[in-house]
Amino acid sequence: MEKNNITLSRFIKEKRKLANLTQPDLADKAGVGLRFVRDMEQGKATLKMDKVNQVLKLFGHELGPVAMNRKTLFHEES
Amino acid sequence: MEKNNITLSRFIKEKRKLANLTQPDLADKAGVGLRFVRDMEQGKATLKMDKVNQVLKLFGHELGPVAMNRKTLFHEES
DNA sequence: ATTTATTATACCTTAAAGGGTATAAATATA
DNA sequence: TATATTTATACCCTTTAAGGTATAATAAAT
Repeated sequence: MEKNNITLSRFIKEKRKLANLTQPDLADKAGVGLRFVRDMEQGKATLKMDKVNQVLKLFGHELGPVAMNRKTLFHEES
Repeated sequence: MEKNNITLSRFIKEKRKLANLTQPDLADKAGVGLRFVRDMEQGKATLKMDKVNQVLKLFGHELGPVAMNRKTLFHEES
């Protein structure tokens, strides 16, 4: 699978673990399919933004443009 | 059209203007269709991440998870 | 006011995302 | 070790994003 956005991938996996949720749990809560959560955590590059945002919203985040350098994101102030 | 991510929409429109590019110009440079650039600038919510990233890359940015509060993004340090 | 350039809408086709389900693999637990 | 739990992979189906093209609507310029 063409992968990309390891940042997003790591972010969601980390947040999910911290919340003690399984992938099915997260899928339910976010209202997306299980397959989607998996694709997301594996860094699938062609995900649709709206679906990704449904998931990110659970953790108070959303997709947005970020500068490409800072390879260590999500240490913002969460 | 279901719109979302006004942030992204404004970001791309702003960057394009600053670079003195027309929508067709940007589409060419990014390797995406003209229709896509337009959907993007109009805040279409269901865009695919990889295509959006192709465009953002031209401006040194990419999609990533950002905290939902800060409604005024892209004053990072660009 | 009239071109000219830029942006927005509409229709059609193709490729693929997302969901469901089933199975396999991996990880954790007893 | 086995056994349960969680995660990964594979298949089919439906929906739709994205591109192309054409047309309409603005905006800019002369």
